[in-house]
Amino acid sequence: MRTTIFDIAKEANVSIATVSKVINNTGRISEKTRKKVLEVIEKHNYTPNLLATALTSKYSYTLGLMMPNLANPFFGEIAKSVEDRARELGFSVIMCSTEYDAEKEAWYFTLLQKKRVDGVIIISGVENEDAILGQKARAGMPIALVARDIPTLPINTVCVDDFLGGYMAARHLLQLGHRNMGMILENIRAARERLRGFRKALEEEGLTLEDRYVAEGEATIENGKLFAHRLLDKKPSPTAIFATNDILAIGVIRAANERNLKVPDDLSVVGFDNTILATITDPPLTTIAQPMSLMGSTIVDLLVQEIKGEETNKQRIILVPELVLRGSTKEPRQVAQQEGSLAQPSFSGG
Amino acid sequence: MRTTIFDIAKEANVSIATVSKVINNTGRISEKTRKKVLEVIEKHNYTPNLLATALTSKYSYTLGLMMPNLANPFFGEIAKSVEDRARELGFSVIMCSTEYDAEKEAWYFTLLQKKRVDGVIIISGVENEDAILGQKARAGMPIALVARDIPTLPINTVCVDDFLGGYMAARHLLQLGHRNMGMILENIRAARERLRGFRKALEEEGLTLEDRYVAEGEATIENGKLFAHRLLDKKPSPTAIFATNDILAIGVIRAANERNLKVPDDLSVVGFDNTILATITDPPLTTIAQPMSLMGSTIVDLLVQEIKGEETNKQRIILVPELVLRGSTKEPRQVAQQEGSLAQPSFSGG
DNA sequence: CTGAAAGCGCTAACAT
DNA sequence: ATGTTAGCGCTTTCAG
Repeated sequence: MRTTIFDIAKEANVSIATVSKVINNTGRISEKTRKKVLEVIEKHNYTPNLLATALTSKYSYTLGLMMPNLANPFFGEIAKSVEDRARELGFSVIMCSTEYDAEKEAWYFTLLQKKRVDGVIIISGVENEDAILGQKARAGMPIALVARDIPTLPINTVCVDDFLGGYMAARHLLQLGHRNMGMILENIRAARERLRGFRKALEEEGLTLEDRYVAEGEATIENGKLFAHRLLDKKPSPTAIFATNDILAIGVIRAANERNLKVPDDLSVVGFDNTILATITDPPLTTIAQPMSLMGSTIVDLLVQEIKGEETNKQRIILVPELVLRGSTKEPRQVAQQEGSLAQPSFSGG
Repeated sequence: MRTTIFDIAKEANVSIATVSKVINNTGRISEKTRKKVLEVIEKHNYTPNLLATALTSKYSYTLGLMMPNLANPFFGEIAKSVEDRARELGFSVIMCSTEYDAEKEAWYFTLLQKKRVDGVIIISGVENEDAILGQKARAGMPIALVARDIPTLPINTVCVDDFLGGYMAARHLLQLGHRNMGMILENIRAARERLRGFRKALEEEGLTLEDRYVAEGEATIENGKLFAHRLLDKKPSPTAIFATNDILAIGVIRAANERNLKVPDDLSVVGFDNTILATITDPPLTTIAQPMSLMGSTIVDLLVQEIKGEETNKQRIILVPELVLRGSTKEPRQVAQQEGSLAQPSFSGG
């Protein structure tokens, strides 16, 4: 049998209450007995059973972290910072890889409830509002969202301004002189916001992004390549492609290589996220950066506040994305040849 | 108050023992009462408290996963497959990012013990044998190691043959005709094994790898670059560099770029791991692949076997690494010019 | 086939 | 300053 608080109490000639108090630094204990108890604990290498503690007290000091795929660097970065901040605040985190599967998400959520985690953080993921985010399903479990904004739900949220991110990508390409662009998006809501922002910027210039220049699907390099080929087959062929994450953007670069199109000379590519991947592609990827680390730590702070009841008002923190210029974007061929004559007019407009 | 097994029992007009039995499918319950109980459970959206279950029964069905850094794709891949296999077997996993910090490792290990996880998996990490791996410190907690072999310890282990991996890297470069090489290694034991294997292959050809052509440090792109510059400054300058992981290898490629050396024409680079990073560098990286996914799932199987007491004999599973040829290696300049005259002799020997 | 009761290891009033 | 005691929510004999 493992040694319990009872064994310690007996050997130290005190009650279990006393032992509990020295362990948790609660109540008033004389220096002498505290020392004695500590000694016995040390001697037996006693480790309190936190399961029992959790059963009795209010908190399990455990958080759940649900994300689509741990092996994806974007989620990895956030997960790392979540774990780190959680540890600082005394919480451990159970990780749940949901593979973009709504059923798995729901199943995991139930499991986390059974394990009595104090709260759960959801990174991105499928559109599964009713199953786990609905008031009823949650059953009072604190939930916080990162990189997945659902404006209609009163839930703590941290994400970037996706609309603005898309807008920025388009502005950048427009300023370079691109007029004919394509876009590849992941099949999640945030990506559609980016599409809206992208379109908005184009419309401000009197341009429209036709649906045939838009492709949507799961975020894999393969898909990025496939979709890029599809877009590049259109006439007229786009001179720039905006992908809603770095993975898809890498696929675009691959497609360009396969067609002997040079990036950025023949095709400009803009990604999203600014994961480590963006720094090592050839050429390195111009991308819209999300502050992943900040997002992770912030969401933990918000969630823990809610758990501790310190702050009952829910917050939606919208961070500003940032355009990171690297080597995958450039003015389009025609413009370069014509000294930017086409691009000029739009600048005068503001 | 949350609804408990007691509430269910009362409403279903049975004892809590009966409810427990239908939940766990144990004992013999009439179809009628089972149905009734299930109904009430459903109605109240009751979720059993697994903390209480764990307190009573033998298992918490939770595993700990300690790794240096979640944001590193190599660990991410393994973590993902660990999580996946664990879920299949009914276990959840608590993740612990230790940042190559021995103290943090020890601290986390204690925490996991307190949370009464059924076992812990350690991926790579610092050399911290006594603190957490020593018989005494473990206190009976099942432990399993991935990507970190400690031959002297009776612990379930899954890793690749690092010596062979290093040997293979060297063989490849030798066959291409390289005679003057450098090596950059991470400061972990596995990397040193790779160094040994690398040296062995060289020695078989009558060559030696001088210490001044070897650099060691933490695995960051920055370090890879720094060390590569250092090695390339030596006279004679190496025509190939073997780095013990993809991250360092990327740094090497960067250094080459900074010096206007073309990879692979002026410098060949071999990495290790075969993470996603290796596929997107420019040029894509020739690397020694570790079967990350297999390693993750296998270690979970081993650990769970030990936990369940099905298999008390510890196993050390040594997987064979694989040379993945991509674009970062090529015969050295002199050899190319001389039609491989230097490389020929070594082939005849077998 | 079902129920009563004794824990699992700990916390938190409430006494002393 | 320390001890008593009643749970926390569940599993598991052991009776019936």
